[in-house]
Amino acid sequence: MQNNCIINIENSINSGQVFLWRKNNDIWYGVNGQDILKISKSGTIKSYQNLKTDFFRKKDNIEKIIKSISKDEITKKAVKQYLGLRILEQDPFQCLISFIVSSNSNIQKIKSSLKKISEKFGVKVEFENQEFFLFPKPEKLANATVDQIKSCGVGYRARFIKEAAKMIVEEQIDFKYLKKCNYQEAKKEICQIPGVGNKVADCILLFSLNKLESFPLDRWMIRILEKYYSDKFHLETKTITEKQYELLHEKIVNHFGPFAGYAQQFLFKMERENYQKKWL
DNA sequence: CCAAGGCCTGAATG
DNA sequence: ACATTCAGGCCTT
Repeated sequence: MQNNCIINIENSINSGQVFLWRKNNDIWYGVNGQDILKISKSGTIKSYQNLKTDFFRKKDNIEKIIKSISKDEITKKAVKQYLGLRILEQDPFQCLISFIVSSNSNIQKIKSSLKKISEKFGVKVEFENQEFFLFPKPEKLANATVDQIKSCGVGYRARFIKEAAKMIVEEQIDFKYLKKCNYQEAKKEICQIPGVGNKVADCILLFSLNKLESFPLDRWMIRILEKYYSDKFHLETKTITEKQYELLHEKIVNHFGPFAGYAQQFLFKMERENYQKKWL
């Protein structure tokens, strides 16, 4: 079909969505929950568990989405520059833990912590003649001690990780349900998890729970809004309170529409590349 | 409802 | 060297 349909694997993986990925001889390998994915150069996915996954969300009508989010010159530019960037659909539990770990941190450290968590609590498997560690099951992290989790370099987030895992085990949080219900409801639910605030919640919703109107507002996105959108969404204060986050998100969805999360990803990617920030 | 301060850690900056 | 700052925030006061 059109250029729009071609998926750019590199841009998609290197956009701050996933952390446990590595490239070997032009082939990407990554941990996705209890599965390992191999993405060949052509974009073919091979799964360790032989599962069918729509990791690159081919179900999305990307042309329609791009049309829908292209509401201003900046977004049009970002979309054009990083055509092929996709929102990835990840394993929800791994995504939850990943973004709890991400708070007040940076990509390199998040990756290092998650790697240690997988190596310490996950099952070692061999796939394509390489060694991998699956992401730990919720039970494993729920039953670990806080100190054991701390040894992975996550600091004060260790107790959040344990509590979060416990809530999954005890089924206080049900990902299957959250995938089905609407954005507001799902967000309300996962914000009950310790270590999950507005930003982390929006990442989990966008990257693993199929909520494309999520628009994670981290420091970078705030900076981007101040830089390019000061007329549209002018920010009063430096610190974004819960109420302000909510109001801002409303304005953002008003502007970008129901696929605002895609706009966020393009803008984030563009600005981080502009500042030559490192990815994985 | 808002503002301020604390929190693990490691790389970057002074 | 060593101290301080800062990074994809969240929670408590």
